[in-house]
Amino acid sequence: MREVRVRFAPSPTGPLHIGGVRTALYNYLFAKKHKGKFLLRIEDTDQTRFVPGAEDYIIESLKWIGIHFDEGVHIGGPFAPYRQSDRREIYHQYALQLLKNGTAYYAFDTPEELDRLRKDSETRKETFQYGPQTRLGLKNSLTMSETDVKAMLESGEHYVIRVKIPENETIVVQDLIRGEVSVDSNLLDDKVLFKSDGLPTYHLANVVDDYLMKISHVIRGEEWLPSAPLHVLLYRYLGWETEMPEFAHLPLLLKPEGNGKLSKRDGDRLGFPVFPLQWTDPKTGDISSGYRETGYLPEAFINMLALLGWNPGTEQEIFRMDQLIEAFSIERVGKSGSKFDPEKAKWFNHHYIKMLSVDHLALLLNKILTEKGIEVDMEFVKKVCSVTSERAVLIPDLWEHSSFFFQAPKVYDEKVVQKFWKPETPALLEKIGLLLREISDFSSENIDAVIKSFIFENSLGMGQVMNTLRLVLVGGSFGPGVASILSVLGKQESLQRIHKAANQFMQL
RNA sequence: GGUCCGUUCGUCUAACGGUUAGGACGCCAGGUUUUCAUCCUGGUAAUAGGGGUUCGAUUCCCCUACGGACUACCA
Repeated sequence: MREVRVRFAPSPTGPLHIGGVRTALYNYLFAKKHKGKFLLRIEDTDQTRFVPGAEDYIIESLKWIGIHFDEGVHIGGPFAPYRQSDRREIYHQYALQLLKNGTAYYAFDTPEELDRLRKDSETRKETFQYGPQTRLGLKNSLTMSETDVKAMLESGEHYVIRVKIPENETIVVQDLIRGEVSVDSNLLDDKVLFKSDGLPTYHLANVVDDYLMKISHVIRGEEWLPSAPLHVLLYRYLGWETEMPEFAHLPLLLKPEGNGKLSKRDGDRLGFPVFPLQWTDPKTGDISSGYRETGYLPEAFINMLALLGWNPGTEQEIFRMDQLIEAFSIERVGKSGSKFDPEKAKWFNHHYIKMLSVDHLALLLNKILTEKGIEVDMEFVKKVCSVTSERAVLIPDLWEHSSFFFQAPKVYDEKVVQKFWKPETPALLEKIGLLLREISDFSSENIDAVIKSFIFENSLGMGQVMNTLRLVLVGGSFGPGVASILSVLGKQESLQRIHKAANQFMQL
């Protein structure tokens, strides 16, 4: 078997969305699984759609999720350059080769002329096709004399080079996911291979580059399936049939609600990110949210994405990247499109946050604290994390569920006050305060024992006492266990909060 | 419209001719609990429809329906 070499080949027309990220991920997993190479090629042959910043965005996104390239625009490699606009001289010679062997031809029809032909067909409820049926009635080197063609070319007239699709042939594409896909050549059209601006179209460029870069497997989105027969034809015409890569067309990612391909606009409309990283549109300034900024861990993100369209055949659902590499196989990629489920994405993240070590969690929380201008001892941050981590679904929840540890409550939740505050409450609090003061080892176990025996001895309600304590410590009815809160807060701060509340309410 | 691809619980999916059609998310109920979560237990819910082939179809074939992609000098 030849060396596995696969590529991720996005065009820099904007941010990569999760469908594209998944394509990159599957390519990466496949490459690593087979000890092969993974490379990043930028397909920017359409300069009209170029978006500044998109290329860097793509690179940063893949770096964030832990995908490393062996070769690519950003790191070079033995087949450089890896940006198609830097390879423009290469493509022309192959177009000329096709011209020479009669599998391509010059065409001089203007865009306006073609537009009119399409519109005319449309009114007759037909589809205009520049192909075997029509090419002999159009302005090209098939219908014009050699001298006329020469004259046109020399006069600097705009031209394109189109592929000459054969008639009455069945073209077969072998697909690793779908099996055999065959198409009648009469239904294909004479696609433009080389544009009048001197750059190739995707069809020519991807075939030439995949061949030159010795790509062994083309793993890409299903939207390319209809043009795969053309690519097969091109390999044949170029004489590279024996070195043609194998194809695998991945099913699409669909919107969570209704149907249709997940698109860049869907995300914030439906309340979840579609992009790995936040993106600011350079033209409009519009901001689209990203998984990273929303508080997802990259490990959770790729785990979720990997299982969207692929499964290991076992009931295992949690995979680290190295486990994904080990378990991945293209045969276990499904054929049908997958609807993206934001709830499941959250579940994965929640799971991964729970798996994180206290040290790691503390680092994440400390970053948020620093942003808020709060500076505290790391040991304290760790303690906080150890009692709050399991209730955090997204990273920002680490703060949302623990802020009262760093800032004493300024106001008390009115509803909770009404429910639990009684005239005798201040006295009760002072009593508990006295008991707490006596505890030498301020551990949550000791605190718990002391409070419980106090409740028992005085025949008080557990809920009444605990909820009141909770109220004065955190300002509402949320957070971890009361004993844990007291222990983490420490004796001094706990007593202060209890006194403050007792005094404040005494005056009411 | 044409071509191609697809179709198992609401969602992601397993079952490569023989299973009480399995798991996960969600949802519901119960348990644990001082709140909210976590956690544990249980429940809910699917083979699009119709024909074949076969002793036997989720699984193989055909038709229909539905969905999607493609149909540019875009990728």
